[in-house]
Amino acid sequence: MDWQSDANAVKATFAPTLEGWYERHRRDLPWRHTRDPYRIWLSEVILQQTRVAQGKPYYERFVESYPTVTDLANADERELLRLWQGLGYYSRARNLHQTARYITDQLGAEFPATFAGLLTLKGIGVYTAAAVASFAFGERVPVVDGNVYRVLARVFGITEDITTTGAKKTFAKLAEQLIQHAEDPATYNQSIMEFGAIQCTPVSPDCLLCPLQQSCNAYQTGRQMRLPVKAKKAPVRDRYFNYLVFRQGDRLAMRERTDRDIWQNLHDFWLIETDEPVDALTDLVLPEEVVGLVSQGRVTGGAVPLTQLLSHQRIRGQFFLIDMPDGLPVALPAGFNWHSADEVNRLPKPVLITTYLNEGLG
DNA sequence: AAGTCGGGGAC
DNA sequence: GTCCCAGACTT
Repeated sequence: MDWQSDANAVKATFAPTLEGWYERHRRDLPWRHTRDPYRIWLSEVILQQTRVAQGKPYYERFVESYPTVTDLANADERELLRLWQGLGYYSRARNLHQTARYITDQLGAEFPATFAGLLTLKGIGVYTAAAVASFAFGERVPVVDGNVYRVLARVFGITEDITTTGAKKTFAKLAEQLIQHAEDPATYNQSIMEFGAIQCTPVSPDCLLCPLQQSCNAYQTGRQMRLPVKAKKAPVRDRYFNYLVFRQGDRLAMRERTDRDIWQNLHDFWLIETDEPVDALTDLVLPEEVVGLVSQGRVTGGAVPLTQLLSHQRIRGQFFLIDMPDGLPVALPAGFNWHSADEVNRLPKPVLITTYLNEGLG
């Protein structure tokens, strides 16, 4: 059997296997006792980026307080938000209310009965539209949530980074193929998410008792823990840039940045970078090259703090202005030059420096 | 494509 | 501490 037909064989048995697994392992959850699109929609919105255990009591309280979409539409906004309190992502609650009013007022309290129709509603994206369309109306459209990414990446050995647009298309296309083999779309969608939540978990999946063990690419290649691939978003690093701004008349001491770092070829001042914030000039350890300059000069004003946010760094700038005596020439460290105000204007500079020149410089 | 929105549980 | 959760929306 060649690779192509082998992969197709796995695809064909995937949905029935999960549907069988689901029958034996499904949890008894309140939203699984209804096909009311309102209650299913409510549960899906509550469960967006939220664990079942956390969302369940909220769902029960909402159903109790607002049994129908019209009840929700007529709800007091503040009372609704109070019920939502502690769930996070509060725009979900506001969109919920807005959409309930829209359905009640504009659609005669009837939910759109198709994936495409549901997708037009505020707060309903691709996942939730698929969930409601399949669970409430039986439409054969696949849900693709965090569980599905994980299960599919492992079983089919997909190594694409799931945070990219290309990967999302890959998974959506595969999910679309897989659901064609399902006996019941709603049950299949429930089963793959339940499977991801209970069996094919992010850490220490239960591969030894897994019905897909034989056909799972990740298990067969020992890569369960490596899949799915998900790019870590680079943490925002704090950097403290303490600038000594030497001024003589209208001239400023600047240099071109040439290090392998941000702002290459742009011009800035004498920089002392620290790992921690510094309040005063006296807290800075001055390098030998500038000790003499600082002692000759006069510190003007206090520290000027300015922050610039970059993609992966937060630059906390702190500017200390030091006026040098007029008349006699002042020698600068290597790489630095005196620049007149006009020259400074024309030099390419980081936004942080320009902001300081415009707003912070006395 | 990247940023923003949250609280909580598992490790 | 990190990661992730039945994602959607804005820029």
